[in-house]
Amino acid sequence: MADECKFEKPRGTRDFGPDEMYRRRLVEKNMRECFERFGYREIQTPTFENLELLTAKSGEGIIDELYDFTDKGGRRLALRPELTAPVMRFYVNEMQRETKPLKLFYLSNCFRYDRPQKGRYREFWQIGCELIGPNSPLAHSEVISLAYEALKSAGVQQIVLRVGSLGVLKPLITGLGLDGCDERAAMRLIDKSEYESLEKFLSEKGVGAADAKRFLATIRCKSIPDARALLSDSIGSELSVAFDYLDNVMRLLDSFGVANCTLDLAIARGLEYYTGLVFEIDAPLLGAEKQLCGGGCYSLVPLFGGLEVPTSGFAIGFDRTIVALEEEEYSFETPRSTDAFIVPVGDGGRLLECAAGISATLRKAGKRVEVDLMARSVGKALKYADKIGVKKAVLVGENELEKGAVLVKDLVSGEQMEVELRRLPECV
RNA sequence: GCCCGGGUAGUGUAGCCUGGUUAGCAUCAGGGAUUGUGGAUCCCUUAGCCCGAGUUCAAAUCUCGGCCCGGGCCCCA
Repeated sequence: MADECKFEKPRGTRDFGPDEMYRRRLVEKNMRECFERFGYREIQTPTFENLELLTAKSGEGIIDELYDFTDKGGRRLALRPELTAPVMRFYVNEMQRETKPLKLFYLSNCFRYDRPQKGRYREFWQIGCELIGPNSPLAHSEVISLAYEALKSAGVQQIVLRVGSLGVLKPLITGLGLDGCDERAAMRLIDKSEYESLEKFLSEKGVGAADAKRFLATIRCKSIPDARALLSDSIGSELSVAFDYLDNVMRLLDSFGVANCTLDLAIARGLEYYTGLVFEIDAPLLGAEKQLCGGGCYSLVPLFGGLEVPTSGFAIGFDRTIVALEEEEYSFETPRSTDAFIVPVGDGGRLLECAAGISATLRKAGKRVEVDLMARSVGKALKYADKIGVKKAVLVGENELEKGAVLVKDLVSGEQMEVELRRLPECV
């Protein structure tokens, strides 16, 4: 290299080479088709939005993790860090009167100013959906089964689905009698499954030992009857309704064919706008960054000035899905190779023009065709064609051209035959 | 933002601890042996110590800072 390259890609971004791009497109295709099987239609929103849209739901604190900037007109903008808020904005702007259910999905890049790790980048892709209108166990269990099936369609084998309910968790926490700030701190510990710290925390905040113990036992229950039994004497109607709802969802999930679904009342999703059902899907193989998907029921539309409407959805980390597939040594199908490799035998006369013309004719016939662009010798050209997996080589030489023909060599069998130019499309 | 490990041709690596030959090997790429016939073999060529400062007669090697990558935290909409 005479000159050293002076530029590197920005931290946390990636270049995708041909092999990797092929794999990503393949996985994209499999997942897109899954969303379409459930009746969802793809949409796209702008890469950047007004900053206030993105801070409206989570406060100014998230600016630290946003790529924000001011444009030449003085507008405060930011690259989107996720897609739920932009999609809801789109809905409020233009789709409120669409027939329901409105089923939308997306696959787009997002940006967060985070410390990069494996499966965690500053530019990353999310595939996900939003369901607008319906509000029922059937609708919500179908959303969860779509998340599960999308990952299965991608080819991921080992995934763990956990379903919880803020309709259950929130009243339970309220029952502890903490103030708002302490509730949030408790939620954080719950979400991280740090039960020892949580127990200590509750004790410090004056929660009675018996109440704390029962709370901890409840959120760790693996079945709804167990949880109900623990709470039997204190279960209010609000909690009871939430449990019934969750129970319905889990039974319907079973009917939708979702295996390995476990109850996890400790899912808090660290997010203010979730309202009821919540769920997460992990790939245990992935270590620290193992969460592939998160979602649930939420409320953003009123915040953006729209008419109240039930909304639910989820987002799958597309890059992590790829990492999971690689960890599982998923065998990606190999790209279809070139049908014909055209070798001008020398460069005399009109050989190059003939080779170009032949390639055009074959491409019009739908063939994948390459012409030797390196002016290789016949021997080198055949060697190269064999290496890249071409099935047929077409040798364009003067001797045959005089008869209006070329030589077609089958690189697998080694057989070679003379073919008239007009019959060539049938022979490759 | 914090802690730990790493960075040598395009790719994978040896060398570093214990400073001192022309930085070795494999693979890939291009060419040739073979100017009209591939898969083998042989030969040739291109190409590297992440960046900067310091210590030293001498730094890939030791020290410090930066950048980037990986593992773990914080966070994770």
